[in-house]
Order: sequence, then structure tokens, then C-alpha cells
Amino acid sequence: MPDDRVDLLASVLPLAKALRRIEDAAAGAHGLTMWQYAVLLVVAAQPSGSQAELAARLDYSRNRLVADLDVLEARGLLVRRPGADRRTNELAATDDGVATMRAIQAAIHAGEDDLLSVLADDDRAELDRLLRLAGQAARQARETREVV
Amino acid sequence: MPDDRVDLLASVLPLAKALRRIEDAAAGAHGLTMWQYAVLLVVAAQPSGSQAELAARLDYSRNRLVADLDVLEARGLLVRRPGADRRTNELAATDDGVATMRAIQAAIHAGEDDLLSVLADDDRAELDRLLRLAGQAARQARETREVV
DNA sequence: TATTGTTATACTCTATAACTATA
DNA sequence: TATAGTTATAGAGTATAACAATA
Repeated sequence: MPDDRVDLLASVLPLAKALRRIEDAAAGAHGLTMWQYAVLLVVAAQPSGSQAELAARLDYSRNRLVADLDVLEARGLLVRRPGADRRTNELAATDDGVATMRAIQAAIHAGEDDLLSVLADDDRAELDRLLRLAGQAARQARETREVV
Repeated sequence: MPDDRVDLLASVLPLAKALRRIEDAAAGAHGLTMWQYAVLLVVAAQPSGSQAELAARLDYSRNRLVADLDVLEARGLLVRRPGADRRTNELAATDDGVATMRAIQAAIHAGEDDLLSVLADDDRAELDRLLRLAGQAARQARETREVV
């Protein structure tokens, strides 16, 4: 029986690249990178007790995070404060940071809607729901390292 | 009104990375890279009239394609033949190439099923269908450059 | 000894340009 | 001149290792 399944990556890779272009453009319009926006997004949702914790939440590198935080702090979008454990920095977004994050996010959502405008409304909602589940499964697979 | 939408990339990126790991592992078990497998997959489905045409079909670089074809040809998985236009190479997969491609593909599909085993059967089928549509939209957006 | 933030280094992937041969 | 294949070069993105300060 011939296998007419299409490898998922053949669909997911172009989709990821298109979404990446949308986020780069939206963040770039405010002089930020996609990762700097992601930092702002996560810290605005919940202040972080340390940079290491934030890196883990973002599935990002604690090394690369340093330079991004330098940029965000210099632009007044985020503040570093020494924590109780004096090795750590507590991180919080400023009002300016939250506003910038919201503006970028609005542009991203508009770009997503435009990209996927071929989908019917209920199909789009289903895609969002299923993608969230699949993304969650992928993150857990990464943690447990039980992938194949 | 607060925006509780989750950026699609936050789900798609981990998913793409997990799928990439699966394909790398499956192709690597046969001494190939993900792109070399992708070349084999596409050429087996339909022989190519030129390397440039193949690169376009794969949304891949014609430059990087050269070294990958060298490997596949040296391993007897694919043949280059001069075309009518003597600047071009016609490309076709060998029987060995098709068999190798099928073995890798089977491992990939097993890995995908394992990764997404948390999804119910009908949810999984819907994800496949919607991802195919979204991937198609992303590829077209890339062609027309009308993204945001 | 282990962990946090930090810096420096190396490696992979990708994008761009340039060369040749054919058209 | 334009295009195909090829090669070489440069850049971005990422991973790894090392360091000082603190626990």
C-alpha cells in the first residue's frame, strides 16, 4: 500500500518561516528582534525571579539572553533588580515595555490573520486549538527526551 | 479587552524543532541529512528536468543542492544525466534510492505518530489537513511576497 | 561543590556573489 | 545577454566552554 501521507515538516517548516518573517517585521518596526519581543511578552505576563528561569520558560539560551536584556534595559522597556539571592536578577517589564509589546503583538496577530485568511473561521479556530496541543506535546517531548 | 491569543509561532516553533529532530534522526540512521532525504523524496515522486527546478520545488538553495546531489549520486541513490539543454542535469532516483527513502519515511511517520499520540484520532486527522492548508498558504505568501 | 550572570569561542546553517559552460 | 551548475566567501544563529561572584 503506497504511503500518500505528507511529512508534517513539509507543511510546518514553510509555516514557521512565514510566521518568523511576520514576527521579525513586527518587532523590527519597533527596533527589536523577535527574541527581544518574546522576552517582553513573557516577562509582562509574569515577572521573572531570575534570568535562568526566564531562559527556561522561553526555551532560550541564558547566554544569548544577556545581550537581549541589555538592549531592553537600555531602552527602558524592562528593569533588572538584584534578587534576595544576590546572584540572581529579578526582571520586570516597564509600562513602556508593556505598551511596546502590545503594539508588536497586535501587528503579529494581524499578520497571522492575513497569512491564514484562506481558512474558514471555524477551520482557523481549530488550527489554533490543535497547534497549541501539538506545541505542548513538542515541548514535553523535548523535556523528557523520549522522541524516537 | 485583554488579548489572550497565543502567538502561533510559540506553538509552531517547538513543533518544527521536534519534527526536525525526528527527521534528522531518521535520515541520520541511513547516513543522510534531512535535506538529502527531502531531495530523494521529491525526485522519487517525480524526476526533475534540472537542478534549478528541483531547488525551486523544495524551496531550497540551488547552491547547497550541489553537494547533497554529490552525496546521493556517490551512494548510488540518485543519478544525474545531461539533459537536452546541455546546461541542465536530469535527476532520477534509483531503486536503491526509492527503497532508502521509503525506509526513512516510515521511521519519520512513526516518530510523528509517537510525538502526537496525545491527540485523538480525529484531532490528528484535522491537524494534518489544516497544517497542509496552512503550509500551502505560507508557501504562496513567500512567492507573492505580500506578507505584511 | 553548585549555580547565576557573563563573556568568549567554535560550529552550523544560510545568503550572496562570482566563475564556467552553454544557450 | 541570460541561465545552469558550481565554487567560494561572508553573515546570522546557535551551541559549547570558561570565568568571577555568590550560595
